[in-house]
Amino acid sequence: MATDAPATPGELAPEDRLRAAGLRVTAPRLGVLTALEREPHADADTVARHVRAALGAVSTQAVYDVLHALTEAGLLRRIEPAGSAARYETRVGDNHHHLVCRSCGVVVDVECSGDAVPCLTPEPAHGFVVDEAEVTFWGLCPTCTSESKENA
Amino acid sequence: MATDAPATPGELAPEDRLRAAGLRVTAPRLGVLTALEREPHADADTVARHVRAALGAVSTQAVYDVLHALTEAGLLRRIEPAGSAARYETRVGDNHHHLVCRSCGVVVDVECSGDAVPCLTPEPAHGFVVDEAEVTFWGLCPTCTSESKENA
DNA sequence: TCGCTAACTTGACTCATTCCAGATAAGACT
DNA sequence: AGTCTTATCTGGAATGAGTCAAGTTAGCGA
Repeated sequence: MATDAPATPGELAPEDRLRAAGLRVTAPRLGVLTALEREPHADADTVARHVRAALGAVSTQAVYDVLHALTEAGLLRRIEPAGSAARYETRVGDNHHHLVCRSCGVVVDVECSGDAVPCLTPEPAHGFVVDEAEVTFWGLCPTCTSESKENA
Repeated sequence: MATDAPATPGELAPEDRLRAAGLRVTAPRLGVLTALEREPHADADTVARHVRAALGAVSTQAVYDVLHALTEAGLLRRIEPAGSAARYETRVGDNHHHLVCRSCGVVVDVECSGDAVPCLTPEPAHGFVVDEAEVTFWGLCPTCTSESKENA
Protein backbone atom coordinates (compact mmCIF):
# COMPACT_ATOMS: atom_id res chain seq x y z
CA MET A 1 0.00 0.00 0.00
CA ALA A 2 1.02 3.56 -0.58
CA THR A 3 2.43 5.45 2.35
CA ASP A 4 0.61 8.64 3.25
CA ALA A 5 -1.92 8.52 0.50
CA PRO A 6 -3.42 11.92 -0.23
CA ALA A 7 -6.72 12.50 1.53
CA THR A 8 -8.50 13.45 -1.63
CA PRO A 9 -7.86 11.39 -4.72
CA GLY A 10 -6.10 13.43 -7.34
CA GLU A 11 -4.56 15.68 -4.73
CA LEU A 12 -1.01 15.79 -3.53
CA ALA A 13 0.10 14.69 -0.11
CA PRO A 14 0.55 17.50 2.44
CA GLU A 15 4.31 17.47 1.95
CA ASP A 16 4.07 17.83 -1.79
CA ARG A 17 1.47 20.54 -1.56
CA LEU A 18 3.83 22.58 0.57
CA ARG A 19 6.68 22.07 -1.88
CA ALA A 20 4.46 22.86 -4.83
CA ALA A 21 3.60 26.15 -3.18
CA GLY A 22 7.29 26.93 -2.68
CA LEU A 23 7.09 26.56 1.08
CA ARG A 24 9.45 24.72 3.31
CA VAL A 25 8.25 21.45 4.70
CA THR A 26 8.22 21.69 8.47
CA ALA A 27 6.61 19.65 11.18
CA PRO A 28 4.19 22.36 12.34
CA ARG A 29 3.04 22.95 8.78
CA LEU A 30 2.43 19.29 8.14
CA GLY A 31 0.72 19.09 11.49
CA VAL A 32 -1.64 21.91 10.65
CA LEU A 33 -2.52 20.43 7.28
CA THR A 34 -3.12 17.02 8.78
CA ALA A 35 -5.20 18.45 11.61
CA LEU A 36 -7.42 20.29 9.15
CA GLU A 37 -7.82 17.24 6.99
CA ARG A 38 -8.93 15.33 10.01
CA GLU A 39 -11.18 18.09 11.30
CA PRO A 40 -12.20 20.58 8.65
CA HIS A 41 -13.53 23.98 9.71
CA ALA A 42 -11.52 23.96 12.93
CA ASP A 43 -10.55 27.26 14.49
CA ALA A 44 -7.00 28.28 15.39
CA ASP A 45 -7.27 26.98 18.91
CA THR A 46 -8.58 23.59 17.86
CA VAL A 47 -5.87 23.29 15.24
CA ALA A 48 -3.29 24.13 17.88
CA ARG A 49 -4.60 21.39 20.15
CA HIS A 50 -4.52 18.81 17.37
CA VAL A 51 -1.02 19.79 16.35
CA ARG A 52 0.21 19.64 19.93
CA ALA A 53 -1.36 16.25 20.43
CA ALA A 54 0.56 15.01 17.40
CA LEU A 55 3.87 16.82 17.79
CA GLY A 56 4.23 17.88 21.41
CA ALA A 57 4.86 21.53 22.16
CA VAL A 58 4.09 23.99 19.40
CA SER A 59 3.79 27.68 20.14
CA THR A 60 0.57 29.54 19.54
CA GLN A 61 2.54 31.95 17.43
CA ALA A 62 3.71 29.19 15.19
CA VAL A 63 0.15 28.01 14.65
CA TYR A 64 -1.01 31.48 13.67
CA ASP A 65 2.05 31.97 11.47
CA VAL A 66 1.45 28.68 9.71
CA LEU A 67 -2.23 29.35 9.22
CA HIS A 68 -1.41 32.71 7.68
CA ALA A 69 1.37 31.40 5.50
CA LEU A 70 -0.73 28.53 4.18
CA THR A 71 -3.75 30.73 3.61
CA GLU A 72 -1.57 33.22 1.76
CA ALA A 73 -0.14 30.41 -0.34
CA GLY A 74 -3.61 29.21 -1.21
CA LEU A 75 -3.34 25.88 0.60
CA LEU A 76 -5.96 26.86 3.14
CA ARG A 77 -9.13 28.83 2.98
CA ARG A 78 -10.13 30.97 5.88
CA ILE A 79 -13.80 31.37 6.69
CA GLU A 80 -15.27 33.53 9.36
CA PRO A 81 -18.92 32.81 10.09
CA ALA A 82 -20.53 35.64 12.06
CA GLY A 83 -20.25 35.00 15.76
CA SER A 84 -17.40 32.53 15.74
CA ALA A 85 -13.64 32.70 15.50
CA ALA A 86 -11.93 32.24 12.14
CA ARG A 87 -12.02 28.69 10.82
CA TYR A 88 -9.85 27.03 8.24
CA GLU A 89 -10.27 24.30 5.67
CA THR A 90 -8.10 22.51 3.16
CA ARG A 91 -10.71 22.46 0.41
CA VAL A 92 -9.57 25.25 -1.83
CA GLY A 93 -10.05 26.08 -5.46
CA ASP A 94 -13.52 24.70 -5.81
CA ASN A 95 -16.54 26.88 -5.36
CA HIS A 96 -18.29 25.31 -2.43
CA HIS A 97 -20.28 27.04 0.26
CA HIS A 98 -21.13 26.58 3.90
CA LEU A 99 -24.02 25.63 6.06
CA VAL A 100 -23.74 26.90 9.62
CA CYS A 101 -25.81 25.85 12.61
CA ARG A 102 -27.07 28.85 14.55
CA SER A 103 -27.22 26.83 17.71
CA CYS A 104 -24.01 24.80 17.94
CA GLY A 105 -21.94 26.54 15.30
CA VAL A 106 -21.04 23.43 13.36
CA VAL A 107 -20.07 24.07 9.74
CA VAL A 108 -20.61 21.70 6.84
CA ASP A 109 -19.76 22.05 3.18
CA VAL A 110 -22.43 22.32 0.54
CA GLU A 111 -21.83 22.06 -3.14
CA CYS A 112 -22.83 25.03 -5.22
CA SER A 113 -26.31 24.03 -6.42
CA GLY A 114 -26.10 22.45 -9.84
CA ASP A 115 -22.87 22.63 -11.73
CA ALA A 116 -23.07 26.30 -12.67
CA VAL A 117 -22.15 29.08 -10.29
CA PRO A 118 -25.48 30.72 -9.65
CA CYS A 119 -24.75 33.92 -7.86
CA LEU A 120 -21.23 34.67 -8.92
CA THR A 121 -22.06 37.94 -10.60
CA PRO A 122 -24.39 40.48 -9.11
CA GLU A 123 -26.02 42.33 -11.95
CA PRO A 124 -25.05 45.97 -11.71
CA ALA A 125 -21.86 45.55 -9.74
CA HIS A 126 -21.87 49.21 -8.72
CA GLY A 127 -18.53 49.62 -10.45
CA PHE A 128 -16.97 46.95 -8.28
CA VAL A 129 -14.58 44.37 -9.69
CA VAL A 130 -16.01 41.26 -8.09
CA ASP A 131 -13.78 38.24 -7.64
CA GLU A 132 -15.72 36.01 -5.30
CA ALA A 133 -19.21 35.21 -4.18
CA GLU A 134 -19.44 33.75 -0.72
CA VAL A 135 -22.63 32.00 0.25
CA THR A 136 -23.46 31.05 3.81
CA PHE A 137 -26.59 29.18 4.70
CA TRP A 138 -27.86 29.57 8.23
CA GLY A 139 -30.09 27.17 10.07
CA LEU A 140 -30.20 24.37 12.60
CA CYS A 141 -28.29 21.15 12.28
CA PRO A 142 -30.15 17.84 12.68
CA THR A 143 -28.95 17.41 16.26
CA CYS A 144 -29.97 20.87 17.39
CA THR A 145 -33.27 20.58 15.53
CA SER A 146 -34.29 17.46 17.39
CA GLU A 147 -33.11 18.90 20.69
CA SER A 148 -35.25 21.98 20.26
CA LYS A 149 -38.22 19.78 19.39
CA GLU A 150 -37.80 17.85 22.60
CA ASN A 151 -37.99 21.03 24.62
CA ALA A 152 -41.11 22.18 22.82
CA MET B 1 -44.44 69.91 5.37
CA ALA B 2 -44.53 66.81 7.47
CA THR B 3 -42.29 66.71 10.50
CA ASP B 4 -39.83 63.83 10.66
CA ALA B 5 -40.88 62.11 7.51
CA PRO B 6 -39.90 58.44 7.39
CA ALA B 7 -36.67 57.83 5.55
CA THR B 8 -38.19 55.22 3.30
CA PRO B 9 -41.59 55.94 1.84
CA GLY B 10 -44.13 53.52 3.16
CA GLU B 11 -42.13 52.92 6.31
CA LEU B 12 -42.80 54.17 9.76
CA ALA B 13 -40.77 56.85 11.48
CA PRO B 14 -38.12 55.54 13.92
CA GLU B 15 -40.35 56.29 16.89
CA ASP B 16 -43.27 54.34 15.51
CA ARG B 17 -41.12 51.45 14.48
CA LEU B 18 -39.94 51.13 18.07
CA ARG B 19 -43.47 51.25 19.40
CA ALA B 20 -44.67 48.79 16.81
CA ALA B 21 -42.01 46.38 18.01
CA GLY B 22 -43.16 46.82 21.59
CA LEU B 23 -40.01 48.63 22.64
CA ARG B 24 -39.72 51.74 24.73
CA VAL B 25 -38.88 54.88 22.89
CA THR B 26 -35.65 56.30 24.25
CA ALA B 27 -33.16 58.83 23.01
CA PRO B 28 -30.33 56.33 22.47
CA ARG B 29 -32.60 54.07 20.43
CA LEU B 30 -33.83 56.88 18.24
CA GLY B 31 -30.25 58.03 17.89
CA VAL B 32 -29.07 54.62 16.75
CA LEU B 33 -31.85 54.27 14.20
CA THR B 34 -31.22 57.75 12.83
CA ALA B 35 -27.48 57.18 12.69
CA LEU B 36 -27.95 53.98 10.70
CA GLU B 37 -30.38 55.62 8.35
CA ARG B 38 -27.81 58.31 7.70
CA GLU B 39 -24.91 55.88 7.44
CA PRO B 40 -25.94 52.33 6.65
CA HIS B 41 -23.46 49.48 7.32
CA ALA B 42 -21.81 51.39 10.15
CA ASP B 43 -20.11 49.41 12.92
CA ALA B 44 -20.88 49.80 16.63
CA ASP B 45 -18.15 52.36 17.13
CA THR B 46 -19.27 54.53 14.24
CA VAL B 47 -22.85 54.36 15.42
CA ALA B 48 -21.70 55.39 18.90
CA ARG B 49 -19.91 58.43 17.50
CA HIS B 50 -22.93 59.51 15.50
CA VAL B 51 -25.22 59.08 18.48
CA ARG B 52 -22.90 61.02 20.75
CA ALA B 53 -22.64 63.82 18.22
CA ALA B 54 -26.39 64.06 18.28
CA LEU B 55 -27.18 63.45 21.92
CA GLY B 56 -24.10 64.11 23.99
CA ALA B 57 -22.84 61.37 26.29
CA VAL B 58 -24.09 57.86 25.61
CA SER B 59 -22.33 54.85 27.06
CA THR B 60 -20.72 52.28 24.83
CA GLN B 61 -22.70 49.62 26.61
CA ALA B 62 -25.95 51.38 25.79
CA VAL B 63 -25.02 51.38 22.13
CA TYR B 64 -24.35 47.64 22.19
CA ASP B 65 -27.54 47.00 24.15
CA VAL B 66 -29.57 49.03 21.72
CA LEU B 67 -28.00 47.35 18.70
CA HIS B 68 -28.76 43.94 20.20
CA ALA B 69 -32.30 44.82 21.22
CA LEU B 70 -33.16 46.29 17.85
CA THR B 71 -31.58 43.40 16.01
CA GLU B 72 -33.51 40.98 18.18
CA ALA B 73 -36.71 42.90 17.51
CA GLY B 74 -36.08 42.75 13.79
CA LEU B 75 -35.57 46.48 13.33
CA LEU B 76 -31.92 46.05 12.44
CA ARG B 77 -29.96 43.48 10.56
CA ARG B 78 -26.48 42.61 11.66
CA ILE B 79 -23.84 41.67 9.11
CA GLU B 80 -20.30 40.63 9.82
CA PRO B 81 -18.04 40.55 6.79
CA ALA B 82 -14.86 38.60 7.47
CA GLY B 83 -12.12 40.86 8.73
CA SER B 84 -14.26 43.69 9.99
CA ALA B 85 -16.36 44.36 13.04
CA ALA B 86 -20.10 43.75 13.01
CA ARG B 87 -22.06 46.23 10.94
CA TYR B 88 -25.73 47.11 11.10
CA GLU B 89 -28.37 48.30 8.69
CA THR B 90 -31.99 49.32 8.84
CA ARG B 91 -32.97 47.51 5.65
CA VAL B 92 -34.64 44.42 6.97
CA GLY B 93 -37.18 42.05 5.62
CA ASP B 94 -36.08 42.18 2.02
CA ASN B 95 -33.62 39.68 0.67
CA HIS B 96 -30.73 41.84 -0.40
CA HIS B 97 -27.07 41.00 -0.33
CA HIS B 98 -23.75 42.76 0.09
CA LEU B 99 -20.77 43.75 -1.94
CA VAL B 100 -17.64 44.29 0.14
CA CYS B 101 -14.41 45.97 -0.94
CA ARG B 102 -11.37 43.90 0.01
CA SER B 103 -9.25 46.99 0.14
CA CYS B 104 -11.21 49.68 1.99
CA GLY B 105 -13.95 47.54 3.51
CA VAL B 106 -16.83 49.62 2.20
CA VAL B 107 -20.13 47.74 1.97
CA VAL B 108 -22.89 48.38 -0.54
CA ASP B 109 -26.22 46.70 -1.01
CA VAL B 110 -27.01 44.61 -4.05
CA GLU B 111 -30.40 43.41 -4.98
CA CYS B 112 -30.84 39.71 -5.23
CA SER B 113 -30.45 39.15 -8.98
CA GLY B 114 -33.84 39.02 -10.62
CA ASP B 115 -36.91 38.92 -8.45
CA ALA B 116 -36.60 35.33 -7.39
CA VAL B 117 -34.39 34.18 -4.58
CA PRO B 118 -31.71 32.21 -6.38
CA CYS B 119 -29.70 30.44 -3.77
CA LEU B 120 -32.07 30.28 -0.87
CA THR B 121 -32.14 26.53 -0.68
CA PRO B 122 -29.04 24.39 -0.94
CA GLU B 123 -30.07 21.14 -2.51
CA PRO B 124 -29.35 18.40 -0.03
CA ALA B 125 -29.43 20.44 3.15
CA HIS B 126 -27.62 17.70 5.07
CA GLY B 127 -30.60 17.47 7.37
CA PHE B 128 -30.32 21.13 8.30
CA VAL B 129 -33.35 23.34 8.64
CA VAL B 130 -32.16 26.34 6.67
CA ASP B 131 -33.73 29.72 7.35
CA GLU B 132 -31.43 32.14 5.60
CA ALA B 133 -28.98 32.34 2.74
CA GLU B 134 -26.42 35.07 3.11
CA VAL B 135 -24.55 36.11 0.01
CA THR B 136 -21.45 38.28 0.15
CA PHE B 137 -19.65 39.43 -2.96
CA TRP B 138 -15.99 40.30 -2.58
CA GLY B 139 -14.02 42.59 -4.83
CA LEU B 140 -12.63 46.06 -5.24
CA CYS B 141 -14.70 49.21 -5.16
CA PRO B 142 -14.33 51.73 -7.98
CA THR B 143 -12.08 53.99 -5.92
CA CYS B 144 -9.71 51.23 -4.84
CA THR B 145 -9.69 49.81 -8.35
CA SER B 146 -8.50 53.06 -9.89
CA GLU B 147 -5.97 53.57 -7.11
CA SER B 148 -4.44 50.18 -7.70
CA LYS B 149 -4.25 50.92 -11.41
CA GLU B 150 -2.33 54.12 -10.74
CA ASN B 151 0.28 52.23 -8.78
CA ALA B 152 0.68 49.65 -11.50
C1' DT C 1 -48.79 61.46 39.57
C1' DC C 2 -46.96 56.92 40.97
C1' DG C 3 -44.59 52.82 40.62
C1' DC C 4 -42.96 48.99 38.03
C1' DT C 5 -39.66 47.51 35.11
C1' DA C 6 -37.04 48.10 31.04
C1' DA C 7 -33.23 50.73 29.76
C1' DC C 8 -28.94 53.03 30.81
C1' DT C 9 -24.38 53.92 33.39
C1' DT C 10 -19.88 52.57 34.99
C1' DG C 11 -16.08 49.83 35.11
C1' DA C 12 -13.87 45.56 35.15
C1' DC C 13 -13.15 41.73 32.28
C1' DT C 14 -12.82 37.92 28.45
C1' DC C 15 -11.32 36.31 24.12
C1' DA C 16 -9.20 35.94 19.60
C1' DT C 17 -5.68 37.75 17.43
C1' DT C 18 -1.61 40.51 16.44
C1' DC C 19 2.86 42.60 17.29
C1' DC C 20 7.51 42.63 19.05
C1' DA C 21 12.26 41.21 19.27
C1' DG C 22 16.03 38.57 20.11
C1' DA C 23 17.52 33.77 20.22
C1' DT C 24 17.50 29.17 18.26
C1' DA C 25 16.53 25.57 15.03
C1' DA C 26 16.15 23.36 10.83
C1' DG C 27 15.11 23.29 5.42
C1' DA C 28 17.39 23.20 1.09
C1' DC C 29 20.65 24.72 -2.35
C1' DT C 30 25.67 24.30 -3.51
C1' DA D 1 28.88 18.72 4.75
C1' DG D 2 28.44 23.82 5.00
C1' DT D 3 26.07 27.93 4.71
C1' DC D 4 22.35 30.84 3.97
C1' DT D 5 17.77 31.72 4.95
C1' DT D 6 13.50 31.09 6.50
C1' DA D 7 10.72 29.21 10.39
C1' DT D 8 9.89 28.69 14.95
C1' DC D 9 10.31 29.61 20.03
C1' DT D 10 9.81 32.16 24.40
C1' DG D 11 6.96 35.13 26.46
C1' DG D 12 5.41 39.44 27.12
C1' DA D 13 2.45 43.05 25.89
C1' DA D 14 -1.13 45.31 23.36
C1' DT D 15 -5.33 45.68 20.67
C1' DG D 16 -10.12 45.82 19.50
C1' DA D 17 -14.60 43.96 19.81
C1' DG D 18 -17.68 42.66 22.71
C1' DT D 19 -19.59 40.84 27.46
C1' DC D 20 -20.77 40.64 32.51
C1' DA D 21 -22.52 42.53 36.74
C1' DA D 22 -24.49 45.70 39.91
C1' DG D 23 -26.46 49.86 40.69
C1' DT D 24 -29.20 54.10 38.92
C1' DT D 25 -32.50 56.44 35.81
C1' DA D 26 -36.46 57.20 33.29
C1' DG D 27 -40.69 55.42 29.95
C1' DC D 28 -45.13 54.65 30.17
C1' DG D 29 -49.41 52.33 31.72
C1' DA D 30 -52.55 52.56 35.66
